[in-house]
Amino acid sequence: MPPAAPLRLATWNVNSIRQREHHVRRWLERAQPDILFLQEIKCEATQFPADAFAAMGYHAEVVGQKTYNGVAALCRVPFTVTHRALPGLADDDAQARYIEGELADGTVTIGIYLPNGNSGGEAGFAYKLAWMEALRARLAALLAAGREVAVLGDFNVCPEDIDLAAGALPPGDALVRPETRARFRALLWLGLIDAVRALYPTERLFTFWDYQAGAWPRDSGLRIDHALLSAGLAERLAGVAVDKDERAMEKASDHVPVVVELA
DNA sequence: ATGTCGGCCTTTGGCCGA
Repeated sequence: MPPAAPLRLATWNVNSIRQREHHVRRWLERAQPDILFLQEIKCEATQFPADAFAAMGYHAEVVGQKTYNGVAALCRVPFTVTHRALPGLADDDAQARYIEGELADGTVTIGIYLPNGNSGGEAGFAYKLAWMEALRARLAALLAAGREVAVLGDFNVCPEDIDLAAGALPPGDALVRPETRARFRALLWLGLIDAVRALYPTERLFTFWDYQAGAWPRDSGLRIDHALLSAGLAERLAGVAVDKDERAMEKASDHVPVVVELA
């Protein structure tokens, strides 16, 4: 087989695309990803500023929803959407949290906005866990079929204690509960590689700083935005970036972009 | 516990979710 073409994949929870359009445009110019997955676009597809991105050479695939959630993919390489909801949830997911597609070489590329799990009491937390189990089943099926898979997005999981600043979350928060972390590990046990941790095994790298309580100036952050790669893609992993500078911008999102570079 | 955001309706302030 000829060597695969280089590929740069990224994820960014923008906390409203209508508030962050200019941030995203500026960042695309600078970072030049092939695909950028967005989360919390907080609008329906008709309100998504697709034309502004098309003018830059990025095609938009949008899974929109009014008010909350919403995901999208901005692509400058062919990306054929195959799923607009996570297969296998007990009921079809009414929330816009999932987009799956294929690249020209058959690589499966998925963008997710995993439920936070802190609202709605125990039912809200149960929804998070069910979502994680359905994701595990979906990825297991793809891997069993021999597919190479990249999953990027806001996982709303701090995998280990190193992934949050002391006191950044109350004990028992859904992002660090043992049940949550166990289900994240279950994704890794499928053979998926946490790309950031693979290249920076011991560094404190945060991707989110709350707007509240001076979290950013105090560097009281979390690592909750992740890129998981199947083994064949991990073999090509040439670099990762967590673009912390974006958090210092005027009217910044509370999350920053995470980028993986495949050779 | 929360000093902040964003979106929406109950609409010029309050609510939810994060």
